[in-house]
Amino acid sequence: MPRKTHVPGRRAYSPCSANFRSRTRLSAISSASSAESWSTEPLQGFISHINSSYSGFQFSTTKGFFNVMSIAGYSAESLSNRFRSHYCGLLNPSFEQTEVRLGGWVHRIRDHGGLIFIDLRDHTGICQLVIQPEREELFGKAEQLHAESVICVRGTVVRRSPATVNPKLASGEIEVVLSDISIESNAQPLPFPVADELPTSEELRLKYRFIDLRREKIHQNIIFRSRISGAIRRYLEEKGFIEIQTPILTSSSPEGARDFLVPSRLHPGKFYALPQAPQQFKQLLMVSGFPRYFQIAPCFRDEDARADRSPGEFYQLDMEMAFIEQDDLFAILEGLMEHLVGSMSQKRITQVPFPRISFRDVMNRFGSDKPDLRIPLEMQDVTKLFVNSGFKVFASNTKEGCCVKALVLKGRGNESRLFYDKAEKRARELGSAGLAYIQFKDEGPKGPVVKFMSEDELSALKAELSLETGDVVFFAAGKWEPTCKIMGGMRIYFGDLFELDRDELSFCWIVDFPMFEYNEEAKKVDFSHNPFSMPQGEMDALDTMNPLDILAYQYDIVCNGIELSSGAIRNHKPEIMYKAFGIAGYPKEEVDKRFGHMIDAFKLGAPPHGGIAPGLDRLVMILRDEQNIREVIAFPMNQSAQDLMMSAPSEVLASQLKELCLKIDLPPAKEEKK
RNA sequence: GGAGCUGUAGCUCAGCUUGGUUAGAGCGCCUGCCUGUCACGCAGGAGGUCGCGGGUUCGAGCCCCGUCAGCUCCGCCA
Repeated sequence: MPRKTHVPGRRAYSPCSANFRSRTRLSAISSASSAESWSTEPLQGFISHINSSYSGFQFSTTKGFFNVMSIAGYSAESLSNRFRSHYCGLLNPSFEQTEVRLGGWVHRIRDHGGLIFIDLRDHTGICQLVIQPEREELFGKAEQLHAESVICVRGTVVRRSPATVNPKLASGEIEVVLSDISIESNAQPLPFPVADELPTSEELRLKYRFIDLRREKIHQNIIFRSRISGAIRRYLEEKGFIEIQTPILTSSSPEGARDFLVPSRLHPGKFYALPQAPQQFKQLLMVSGFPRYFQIAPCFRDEDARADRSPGEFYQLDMEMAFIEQDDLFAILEGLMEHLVGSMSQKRITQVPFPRISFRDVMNRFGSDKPDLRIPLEMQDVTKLFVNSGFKVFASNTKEGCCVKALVLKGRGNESRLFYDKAEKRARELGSAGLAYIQFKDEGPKGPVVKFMSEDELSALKAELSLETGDVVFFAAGKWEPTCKIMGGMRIYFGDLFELDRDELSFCWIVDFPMFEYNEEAKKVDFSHNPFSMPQGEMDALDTMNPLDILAYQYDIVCNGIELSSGAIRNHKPEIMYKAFGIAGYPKEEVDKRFGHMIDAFKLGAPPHGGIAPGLDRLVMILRDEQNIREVIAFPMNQSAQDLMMSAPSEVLASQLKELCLKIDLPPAKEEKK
């Protein structure tokens, strides 16, 4: 494609500082993109109504026009046309006496009889419009307006008298005295208010999501999400990543979560599946020689919802890199997170590089593979103190595979009985048989298990755990992993006693996950995570070690108790793969049958590679302090995976089913109980 | 599949513990008044199958059973 010389658009900067800054930034981006995409074709229809008297630009190309439109979504760029010359929230005294055209939604109306105020809201904020008594012709129009009507107005920016300045509004030093109103859309009374951000039932919010999205908080969340996506793209492209889209219609795989299936018309009786993640595609892209891949990838899993798990679909920042080791990937992710947090939030990361904790350690210390490191509590192992104890409950759990765990709360040894009873109730909810504890009071140790312990054991405990008078220690004993998890649950329960810093982001890497685990039900060794992960020590480890002791290059990234992603350095060597599957009890033939296309690819020239896929929705949730994932998704489904606005899922026409050779065979309706 | 919480006016909620006049409040809506408000103010008005079904009772918004819906959790999430 021949490139023509770039002709810059006409510019007329306002002296207003805020607007000036944003336009300056915009012009740099626009120039760059226009230079890339210049074409000589004029776009007469679209361009003719773009009036450049206030805005900075006049565009003459399709691409230039749309590039800037997309940027205008979050910058202060003001497109000037018959509807609007300025944005409400950006007006300030520097526009005094300027004739402006504004378009937006009626946020509130205050009708004083002889004088009407309208708060007009657009994407940028609110400004106050005034209808003066001498403008009688406007009163009739204004009096019929409801909240949330869309109007376009003309008027003059005037400075408010000092007594009437509204410090709550960014535009509170000015108001716009109207000369004309045009009602584009007079709204009927709404099912719930936009201006008062009152709590509203989730059902209504979802059904009328387009109204809910007008509310400032969620509106800003969606803008923020867009900006995060943009920042991710710019950062990763600069680091040599290539954005590649992978199929949405693909094949079903029996592993993992349930698939969403899509019937095939051309192949009756066969189905596509929506991808649970582009896992295989991204590994194949490495085999294709792309050094670094990324995609903000939709992932579909037919699983039940949670507060941090949207049912059906979610987005991952999917990444994969060739010729890397675990540390290389960690450095890239740490750089990206540092960049995003630093440039887009007020939060700070506790420690960079992020701490790395082995799976064994994190379970022993925090009782979870997704610890909230902000909670200043850590479990301790006291198994060895009770090997010969007279307290059978503990002594019987000192053998191999079992443990006794202690959790100390400093200065909580003199709480009311209720405090300890509630803690025990919580422990039972978590699956514990009970919750032993010892209060170290002025008069000595107290608690239900003290009588089973010798003086020596109590003083050994005191020394081992550095206990002081006024402290309390809780115990759990049993098999290693469940016991750790129960105490981990208690650690979170007691975490409420501490005020956590909401602006702190305590990232960490959990590393050294075991490659295999023993499946008690099937009485065999199983993969504990992704079978495609590379075992640490590679073939040598598989040949010589006890399978249950082999670790994998498998890792999780965790922030404030939320798992953002798993990832792994992949196993790209077919012989190691066959060996690993063999240990898990899969013969070569079966591996070929189930994963043949992957293994074939790895036989045809595969580089070492690895990757990760942080959940974008969860990342945005954390950065925006949201407790529910729906708050960062424009059109989410409800808990039972229905779209209440679009009425999905829905029945389809019989003719559609017939074309797909499908018959509906519902289970019989439940018998009425008598 | 299981458990918990919630369901009363268009919206947000009170009333339910201890069944008993005509089921209330704020916001919104309608009518009228109001020239400096910014959650404007003032006066008046309309608006209810108390989620739905059954039961107990002389009588149920309230008690019991079932059911539906929303949320949260467990299971599930290679």
